[in-house]
Amino acid sequence: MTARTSTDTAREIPEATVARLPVYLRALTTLSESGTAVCSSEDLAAAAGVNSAKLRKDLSYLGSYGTRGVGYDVDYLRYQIAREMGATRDWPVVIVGIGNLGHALANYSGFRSRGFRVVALLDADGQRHGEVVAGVVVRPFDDLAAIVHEHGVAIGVIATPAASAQDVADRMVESGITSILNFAPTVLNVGDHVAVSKVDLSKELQVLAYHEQRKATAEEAAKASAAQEPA
Amino acid sequence: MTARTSTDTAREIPEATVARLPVYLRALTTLSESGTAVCSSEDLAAAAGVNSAKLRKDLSYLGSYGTRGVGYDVDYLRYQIAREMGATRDWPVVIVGIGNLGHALANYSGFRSRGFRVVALLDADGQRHGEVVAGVVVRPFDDLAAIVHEHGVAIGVIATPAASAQDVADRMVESGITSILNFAPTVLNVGDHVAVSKVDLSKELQVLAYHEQRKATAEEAAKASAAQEPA
DNA sequence: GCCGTTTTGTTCTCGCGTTCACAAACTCAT
DNA sequence: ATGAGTTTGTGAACGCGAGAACAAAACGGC
Ligand SMILES: NC(=O)c1ccc[n+]([C@@H]2O[C@H](COP(=O)([O-])OP(=O)(O)OC[C@H]3O[C@@H](n4cnc5c(N)ncnc54)[C@H](O)[C@@H]3O)[C@@H](O)[C@H]2O)c1
Ligand SMILES: NC(=O)c1ccc[n+]([C@@H]2O[C@H](COP(=O)([O-])OP(=O)(O)OC[C@H]3O[C@@H](n4cnc5c(N)ncnc54)[C@H](O)[C@@H]3O)[C@@H](O)[C@H]2O)c1
Repeated sequence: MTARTSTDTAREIPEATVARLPVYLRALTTLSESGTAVCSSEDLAAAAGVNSAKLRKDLSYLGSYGTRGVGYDVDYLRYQIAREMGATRDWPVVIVGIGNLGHALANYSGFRSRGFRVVALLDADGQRHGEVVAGVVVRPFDDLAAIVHEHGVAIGVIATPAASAQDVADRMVESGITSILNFAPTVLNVGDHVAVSKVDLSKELQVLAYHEQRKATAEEAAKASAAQEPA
Repeated sequence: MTARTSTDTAREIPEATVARLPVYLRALTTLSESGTAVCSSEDLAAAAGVNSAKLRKDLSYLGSYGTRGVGYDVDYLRYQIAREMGATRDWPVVIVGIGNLGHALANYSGFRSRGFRVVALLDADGQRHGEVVAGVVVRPFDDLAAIVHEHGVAIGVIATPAASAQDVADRMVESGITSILNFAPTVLNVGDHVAVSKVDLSKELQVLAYHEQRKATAEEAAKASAAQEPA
């Protein structure tokens, strides 16, 4: 017998699909807020900016939550995706490095509304201690272990300069954090059991610049060859 | 005759490779600063956090800049990658939406050091006009077209709420911007000739939360099955 | 000048992800 | 009830990227 358990989270969902589920979630929320009760895969795909076949295949990994000939019940599907993603529960988060970026992150309401609760803001700089950002007080970095233990924090955010990032990551892992979102432009070395997600803003700009440059040189090449062989 | 032009930028570089070149660039800079003159693909791959075979293949798309039996000249390779990426020239950039995130971006020195020059900060809110952030004054959003024209801006950054993002993008495209970095959690509809890169911070956290959730349920399942069949 | 050593550049294979295309399943009108 | 019209869920084909493996090239010692 190969019957699934009641919670039914055993299936392997491809990584590429997991990365898109938050986008679908957001699109469904928008649709729901605009009063749409049911939508087709075509509609949702358009809202999420993907191919409808891809959307249907992605959703099929979660289960069969649509109705053929009709479409998907927006709220029902939204709940199913949220449950699968772990978005139905609250995730305590600590942010380390309350500089420019740390302030912005602490003030960002979008985290809260998606189930992430900032339980602590930590900084190594004593000057910053005691400052209140978005209702949370900045505390010494050394309080990390105690806070992680107290709140059962699994997710940590690093917004320190690159030079400190590896140290901070080590301390986070020591304290029991198993998922890290890293904004510092450094490769972090951590154990296999720790998940690291890196966001590199400069990288994104550099990729855009590359394509701009390519466009420019391509145009130039076209012009040159047009000038050379207008035979 | 299929001889290449002198600038030799005609080759198609895979998108996955382009996304890694900035990482190599950063790793090379770090190596150079630490006084390393020559490095092997193994060394550089370790610094960049990738497989050495992948690194060599990536570099091979740019040309043959290494020496067999020796390795790569750090500064030479760095220059070659920088040239290919368009990082040797200056890219004027405008940031629209000077709220929490916009402030952090404007203050970020990492953009400047990688060849991106913030030529203007724009906001629709009159209250913010005149404020000086990182030496640049915040101006009305309506100045966009004039600024783009004056400085030849190709790249725009959107840091407004999601509700305004599409409008801002439309105005950017109208003004002549052809590459957009979007921080608002919305899908932007733009013409094919415009490149859009989206950074979605909540998404990253949600993916981490998913894996945390999976780890938790997997452990539970293992415990349950261990309890059921300790035969 | 030749041989062993090192390390690059490239070829080959495999697996994942995307997309097409269609059968199955559902609704609605008659 | 039945058939026409929709829309989902999925099997199959395809293309791209990752990684292993190796041949070609450079260096150094003798
Ligand atoms: N500001 C941006 O928009 C932006 C954009 C892209 C990337 N980043 C990256 O994000 C990181 C932070 O950028 P920022 O502009 O906020 O820098 P910042 O200098 O304003 O802030 C860094 C903060 O980290 C604290 N810190 C330093 N070492 C620490 C340690 N060991 N433990 C705890 N706290 C420590 C500092 O006291 C400071 O408050 C950097 O790595 C930067 O490259 C920032
Ligand atoms: N703050 C963060 O750390 C963070 C994290 C992730 C995503 N984001 C996203 O980044 C965006 C900005 O976030 P924020 O926290 O800085 O918001 P914010 O409200 O602090 O700032 C938004 C700014 O945009 C301006 N604005 C609004 N409409 C505009 C328009 N049509 N033209 C020009 N300017 C306009 C507002 O006046 C305001 O100054 C949001 O979409 C948010 O979802 C922010």
